[in-house]
Formats: sequence, C-alpha cells, structure tokens
Amino acid sequence: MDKYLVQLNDSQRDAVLCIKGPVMIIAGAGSGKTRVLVHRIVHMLHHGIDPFNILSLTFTNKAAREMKKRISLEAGDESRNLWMGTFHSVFAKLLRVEAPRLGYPSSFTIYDTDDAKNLIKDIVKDQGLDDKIYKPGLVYNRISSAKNNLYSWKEYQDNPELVNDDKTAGKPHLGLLYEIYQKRNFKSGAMDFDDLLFNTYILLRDFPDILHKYQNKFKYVLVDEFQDTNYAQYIIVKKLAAQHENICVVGDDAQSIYAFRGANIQNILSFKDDYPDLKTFKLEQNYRSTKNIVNAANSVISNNKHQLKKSVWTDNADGELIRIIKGLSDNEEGNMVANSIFEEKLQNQLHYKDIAILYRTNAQSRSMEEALRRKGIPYRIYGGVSFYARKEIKDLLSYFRLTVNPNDEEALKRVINYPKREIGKTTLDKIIVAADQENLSLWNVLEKINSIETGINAPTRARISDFVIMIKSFTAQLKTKTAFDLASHIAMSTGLLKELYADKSPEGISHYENLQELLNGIKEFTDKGTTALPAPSAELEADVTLRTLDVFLQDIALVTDGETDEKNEDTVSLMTIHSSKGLEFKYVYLVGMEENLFPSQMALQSRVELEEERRLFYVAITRAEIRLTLSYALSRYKWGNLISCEPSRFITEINPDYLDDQTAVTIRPNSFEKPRNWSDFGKHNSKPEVVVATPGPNFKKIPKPRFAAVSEGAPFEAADPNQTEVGMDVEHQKFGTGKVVTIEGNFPELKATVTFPGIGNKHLLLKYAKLRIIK
DNA sequence: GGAGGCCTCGGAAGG
DNA sequence: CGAGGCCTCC
Repeated sequence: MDKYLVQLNDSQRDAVLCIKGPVMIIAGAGSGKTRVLVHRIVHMLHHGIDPFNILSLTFTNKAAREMKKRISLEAGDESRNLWMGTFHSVFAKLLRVEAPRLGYPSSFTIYDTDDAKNLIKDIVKDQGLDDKIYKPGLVYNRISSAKNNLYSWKEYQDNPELVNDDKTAGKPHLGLLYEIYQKRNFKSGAMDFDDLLFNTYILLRDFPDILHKYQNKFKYVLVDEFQDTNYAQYIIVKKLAAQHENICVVGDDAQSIYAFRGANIQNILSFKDDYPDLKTFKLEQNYRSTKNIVNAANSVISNNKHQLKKSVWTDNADGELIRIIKGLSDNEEGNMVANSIFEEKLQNQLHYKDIAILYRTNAQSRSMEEALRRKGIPYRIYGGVSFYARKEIKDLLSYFRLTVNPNDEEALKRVINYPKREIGKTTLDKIIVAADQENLSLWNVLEKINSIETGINAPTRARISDFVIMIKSFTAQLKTKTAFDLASHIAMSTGLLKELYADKSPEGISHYENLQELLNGIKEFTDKGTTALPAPSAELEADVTLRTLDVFLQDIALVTDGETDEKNEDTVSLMTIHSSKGLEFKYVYLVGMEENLFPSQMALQSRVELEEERRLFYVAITRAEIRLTLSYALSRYKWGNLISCEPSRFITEINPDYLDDQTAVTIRPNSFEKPRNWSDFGKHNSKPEVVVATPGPNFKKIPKPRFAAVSEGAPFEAADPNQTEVGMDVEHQKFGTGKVVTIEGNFPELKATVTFPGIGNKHLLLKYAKLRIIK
C-alpha cells in the first residue's frame, strides 16, 4: 500500500481511493476532511492523472493555500499545475481568457462590494429615487441574489413573481436598477464578485466550444465546503463535470451556516437526486475533541429535522464536562471569562493561543476585550477591515486600476480630484450626464472633452486634458516597467505620496505607512513573483519575465483576508462563531449564550432559520478540543439600553449528562462587581476616570467643548487675511494659540497651515477661520 | 473644501 | 451607545 494511505482510517481511505464517478464525502466536524481531500489529490497524481486535468474549488484563499501547501509536500512540484483556488479566483482566470466573447476586455476590473455599492448609490441618485427606500446595501443584496440564482436583469424584469415581490415591498424599481447597474458596469469594463460566477455560467451556457474546452480540461472536479455553495456555483460545477462526471463534493450539512449569503443547503441534501450513481462516504470518526464535547454536539444537532444521517464518534478520552458560567452583567461575564482563562492557563500550562473566545455578534467583543485588558491577558480580534479596503490603499490602487482599465468608473471617480486638481463635483456631474447621453464611459468623455458638449469651462477642460495625458502616460509604461517601478512612479507623480507625507497627524502618519507597506508588497511581488493567489495553469500563466502592475492588480483583486496570519504570537483569539469555522482550539469559551442573542431574535421567525442557528451552535461546540465553557449574562446593554436576558434555549438542548451544572457557582470574579444597572455610574465603568466623567445610563450628555475654552469676553476680531504671514503666532477661537507654518493660495482663497500645540496641524481657509495675530 | 453637529440605524461574511 | 452619512457653517 502506498505510504500515504497508511495514515488513513478505513472510511477515509475508501473516500480517497474512489476517484471515478460522482462521489459525495460527508465529513463530520474534526474528521480529517482536509486530509482526505489532500490525499485524494495526491493519490490521483500518483496514478498518472495529469494535474492540468484536476480542478479543486474552495471558498477561501486560506483553504486553497493550505491545501496546495500540503499537496506539494506530498506530491512535489507537479502539484503547482493543479487548478486549485477559490470559485472566484478560478473563474476570474477563466474570464481573463474568455470574457472578450461577452464583450468585456480581458483587463476587466473586479469591483469589490464598496465599489459596487458606491455605484448603486450614484445610480439611485441619478434616477431621482429615494435612497432611504433604495438603500445601496439592500439593492446590492437583491442584485447579488438575483445573479446567484442566475437571473439576468432581463429575466428578473420578466419574472412576475420577482417583480411582484418588489412591488409589494414598495420597491418597484429594483429591476430597473439592476439593468442600469449591469450596463454601467459593462461600460466600465467591470465585474462584481457575482458577475465572476454569472458570466462564467453564461459562457458555458451559450458557447459550446468554451463548454467543451473546459469540460475536457477539468476531467476531475472537487468541491470543498459543498454545503456553502449557492445555486450558480452548483450549476457551473455541474456543467463542467457533465462530460466525465468525475465530481467529488465534500462537506457537512451540519455545518451549513451561510444561507444568509445565498448558500443553498439543498445542494448537498439533494445531491443524490442529481447523481443516481453517487457513491457516498461518511467520515464519522472525530479526532479533535473529547467524548463529552462530541456527544454534547451530537445531542444538540439531533434537534434539527433536515439532515443527512450520520453519527460522529470519537476514540478520545471522556474529558471534562461542559462548564457554564453565569454573570450578572455582560461586564461581569467578561471578568469571569478572563479570570477563568487566567486560572486555566496557570493550572494546565496552556499557551494563550490555545484559547478562543467565540461570540455570535461582533459587538460582544467589547466587554471581553475590556476584561482581558484589565487582567493583562494578550488577545487578538479576528475580522475587521482588510488592508486593501482602506481608503488610502484604495486611492492608490484606483490609479493603478485606471492605468490598466481607464474605463473603470469607480476608480476614476475616486481619484479624478484626489489629490486636488480642481475638477470638482459639478464638473463630474456634467461628465456623468454627458456619458449617459452619448452612451460612453466617463473616460471616453474625458478623452473627448473638447469635442463633446458638456458645458464645462475651458480652464477646467484644460485640467481634465492634463489628467487624461497623465493617465495615458501611465498606461504607456504598463508593459515596459516593472510593477514596482510604475507603482512608485504613479504614487509620486500624482502627488498622492506627498499629500499623505505632509499630514503629520497620527492618522496621517499611519496612512502614509500603509502606502509604504503597499509599495513594499509590490516590490516583493516584482522581485519574487509572490502571489496571494494559487498559481494558475500554464496556459493562463502570466508573463514571468516582467512582473507588471496589471498582473499585480489581478492577483490582489480577490484577496480579502485582512491580516496575514501570525500564528506565532501567543494571544487569546476573539472571533465570531462564523469566522471560527474550520479552526480548532484546546479551550473554547462560547459567550453570550442568551435568548435573542444566540439564537438571534431575527432567527426566531422560522424553523429553517432556527435550524441554521442551531448548526451555528454545533459549529461553535465542535471547535473545542479539550474543554468547552459556555457563558451568559443576566443583563446586558443593547444600543444604549439595559435589557435583561434569559439563558439560551440551546443550553437546555445539550444532554445534561455532558454538562457540569455545578460550575455556575464555582467561578467567581476576584472582586464582586455590581451589574451596571445597579451602579451609580456609567456603562463602561471599569476605569475610574470614566466613572467620574460619565453619569448614569439615562443621563443626557451635556455637550462639552472639545478643547479648553480660550479668551472669553470681548468679541473675537479676526486679522486681515493678507496680513497673516508664515512664522506668526496666531490665536484661533477654538484651537487656541498656534504658529503659522505655511500660507498657500491667493486672496481671497488664502489657506494657512497652523500648528496648535497639543492639537496638531490645522488647515484653515483664512476668509472663514478667524485668526488673531499675536506677534 | 472640511470639521463638527445632527440624525439614523443597528446580523453573521467570503470573494 | 457608537459608527457612519449628511448638512451646515466657517
């Protein structure tokens, strides 16, 4: 037997060996799912299957990276030719080749959710619709789910049910907004995340040659986390696999927790209906957790009606019973959890990184953070704004995007007047109107600014021409310069770097550092060809002789994970249950086990939603290897109001045999802290100075000056702006005294930069800001 | 053009 | 309560 097969149990081995025909692997939590996927691919490679013929799809870049790494350890260099990546990255690569068939440039831009929502906002405004009714997020979600269910805007508008739903909801123009949104995107040469799937589907549906090409390429198709697939993903996979039917899906219906973003659990529940010859393998032995934890999880999930039959078991020790902590307030809950972590770490010689605190909503992190900080316990919160979503990063990237695809409307709007070049909102509005009338992209209008009637005056037109010439000069260097050389050139010649360098406020400094970090990243990419995405197939391999900026952009367009995982640091992990999926920790604290919080009150309407909450609970329980602690509070603040809480029904769904109900009284905080509603002071009352500053919960805040009041009394007489000079000491009504650092512009637009001690630099327009000259 | 006041609204989240 | 969007006033 091959040595890689020896490390597998019987059912794992069966699942690995059966590489022909449709296969479904139901993988219980902690049952070695990734190991099976990895070995299955290694096995295929060892048996002469060409890596070019294997397509392996995941949901996250992280999962793809992890798998690729493990496969290359076992199978060596060959594995780099696998098509392995996220649905979006793989189909984006395909579209780079095939999208011209649909009329898109192969250099199409990928809009992230922010770009998409900004565009929708503009469209809603253009249409004269109320943005309170047509909220960008809502419109985006509606369009997104239409695409995920493979409705084009036309099909959407022709579907009586959808149209009627929208009418009933008082939003009859959603179909129209969908149409305009798609057309604007098309003109901009842009696709959003959902278009990457939708357009792939269209290509496979309408172009038989393309369908056959990829059916023959992908003789073996594997899908990870199959329970998370939406309709579009499922149909694409099915089409691709239709020729050879070597399709292997891996998943766990019990861990389906993404219905709210379009995942269709039916895909896994009824997979057998689509493939009568389906071979199903069940991985039921759990290697992760103690018996008590596994059994507790099983007792919980058995409350769900709709699920595939399986029984997860483990050979591991019984372990500790599941413990429950009760706090009077959310603050006390935090303290008790922090104390417990402190004690457990000492007693069991744990590392902080062995411990996680999981919660249902991000807002719950606050009381935990405060408690951990008080105890001096290092922690790290997962989730948050990704590096590439930061404003300063997106600004510079927008210049890059324009360089590659000048039709990119969202990028253009971001930077046409940043840094300032006196092309303001009025001008932009005129450009948008003209583009609409002439059916051109915004960029096309800019290019022809002197031959199209826009009503823009000559000086502004001249500035626009300068901008166009600048962007064109960047584009001209795209293929002759390395990504780093061009990126630095752009950062400097646009004045963006200088602009941020000039800002010496703490935020400004951090913005500048972030830009430097981006440029460092591009340098690394240029030198080493490091890409965040898995390597594409040889056919799609980019030109490796020169790493250019367009390739860099393509590489990062689909990278959304915020931070680089620094597994080395020893910190307690705080995250939502959703983001804990796929992870494991020796000790897990699941906090906020209260009705209306978990399960969320929004899920109490229907059985289907409650079952998803229960699966979420199942996911949370099964993250724990050694010890699971549940906690709840009897009261907590919600949006400024104190509410009282009841323990979650989910606690009672755990078979009491696995519960240590004594623990509710054994863990006490070091010093008894009054719950906040009893206290004579404010909510976040841990720090004495806040205690003094903040009165009780129902206290109405008295507006207090942000800065110490200066010079009361006589009416404040401002000096003549023309007399203000660099180096002068001046007094400002609000900021106090400061020194004039620079003066720019001509009267009456004189602008001064003044340094106020303890406050920092302020840019003041002298015709507005009243400055009194001191000396 | 930008900072600060005022109002609104609130789930989870990958690409 | 707090973050984010919009409007106003400087």
